[in-house]
Amino acid sequence: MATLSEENYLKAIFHLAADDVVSVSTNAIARKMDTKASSATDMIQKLFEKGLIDYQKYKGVKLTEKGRLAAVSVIRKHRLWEVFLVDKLHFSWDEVHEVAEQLEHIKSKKLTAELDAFLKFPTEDPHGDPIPDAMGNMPSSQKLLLAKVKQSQRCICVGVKDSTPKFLQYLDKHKIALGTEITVLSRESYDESMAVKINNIQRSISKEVAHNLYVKIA
Amino acid sequence: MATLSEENYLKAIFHLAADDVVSVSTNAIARKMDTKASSATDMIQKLFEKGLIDYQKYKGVKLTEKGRLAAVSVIRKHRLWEVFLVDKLHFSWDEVHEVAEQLEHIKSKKLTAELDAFLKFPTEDPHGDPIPDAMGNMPSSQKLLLAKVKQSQRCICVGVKDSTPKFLQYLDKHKIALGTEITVLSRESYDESMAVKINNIQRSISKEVAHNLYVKIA
DNA sequence: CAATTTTTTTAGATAAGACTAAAAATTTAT
DNA sequence: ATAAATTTTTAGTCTTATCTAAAAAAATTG
Repeated sequence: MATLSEENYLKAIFHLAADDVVSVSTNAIARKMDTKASSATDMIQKLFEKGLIDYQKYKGVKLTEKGRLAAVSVIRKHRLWEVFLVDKLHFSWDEVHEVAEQLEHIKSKKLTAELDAFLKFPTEDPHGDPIPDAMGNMPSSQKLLLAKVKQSQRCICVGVKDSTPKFLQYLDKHKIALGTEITVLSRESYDESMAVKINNIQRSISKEVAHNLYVKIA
Repeated sequence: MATLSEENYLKAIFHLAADDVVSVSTNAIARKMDTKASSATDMIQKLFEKGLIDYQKYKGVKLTEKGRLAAVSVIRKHRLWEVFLVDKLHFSWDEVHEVAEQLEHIKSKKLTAELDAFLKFPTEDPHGDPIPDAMGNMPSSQKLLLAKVKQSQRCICVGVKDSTPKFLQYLDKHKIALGTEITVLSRESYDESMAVKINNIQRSISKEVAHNLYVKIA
């Protein structure tokens, strides 16, 4: 159905539209795909002709239902493979992305379904992101950024916004993993840092970190 | 390093050269790749420029050591994934090929190594073909075609030459699997069929089947 | 061994996906 | 509200891998 390149564009549009609710600009797509605006326009026209996006010149882009299903299918495979790599093949959570980027394009309904079963139907990937089901339904999580947590609340680390190796390695180094309990002791309005208790040790968390760590209230 | 298309050509050349010992013709490559001779010539020139094959106009093609390693690496991945699909994901041996054709191109040293370990370092794929090691060494098997087995010899089914779904399903239907013991009772020179005993039942095996089934002498 | 057939290569074209440069539309700012 | 800046699109080119048609080399055959 969709080529490798088309699948990557659809995924990019889906992720961009998840933050905004509205339509996605050509420049935003080009930035995300690390390519030129003219190349993005080319692909946009192709996706439009295939009925995968709604598009009007100069007005940006939205996924059609068909396009959304295609994007979510790729995301489902990506996240299932990440679980496989971490749970079965000893990958750490900062190593999985690059390989999952390749594996997500393998086309086989049976493979995806059997992998899902083999992994015992996981609902989240190693970064805490929800895994869409076979029908394309994405479980919504009630996660929020650590930066939004009020003083003296206890919460559990459930995911990351920034999943670059650098940030994931920072978390590993400071013994912050999925499931780690964090208690917010106080918030510093000057630099937006926060004092927290992690593993019974008191530490300070910078604005940058607090804005890239998802938690749920305990 | 090599593109997807280049990898497929290298694999084709490797398999063609395994039957012959000598150089592989342009037409043979084109036939195997289901493409035109002119396309094969184009790719041959590209592979030659990359140092993956030896080539002289009109004289056919041979893999260089570099090319052989690239081909064997793809074959190693293909066969490891086949083991994974059959052993872990409930695929039958006639379903694995198409998916393995995609998985074999995933590029990650760590993935291949960890998959190998996860599968407990298998030495054969589900069709009885040997799995090359990480150094590119292909274990040689002492298998031979059932058609070559002498009267009254006992042998064990260890692989297939034709691994199309049609043939594999034929074998399943007649309860012939890897490990099945076959005793050759007599050979019919008229149509080259043979009378055999399988699972204690006497049957007749056609020339076509006997030429596509590998066994080792018990 | 010369003629015919087959194989292989060359030449030129096409489609996908990307690029640069420039034009057109939109948005921002004065 | 007009000028300037930004965004988006168009036009034309490039690369990879393919194709058809035709030319060239090699192999086969009478």
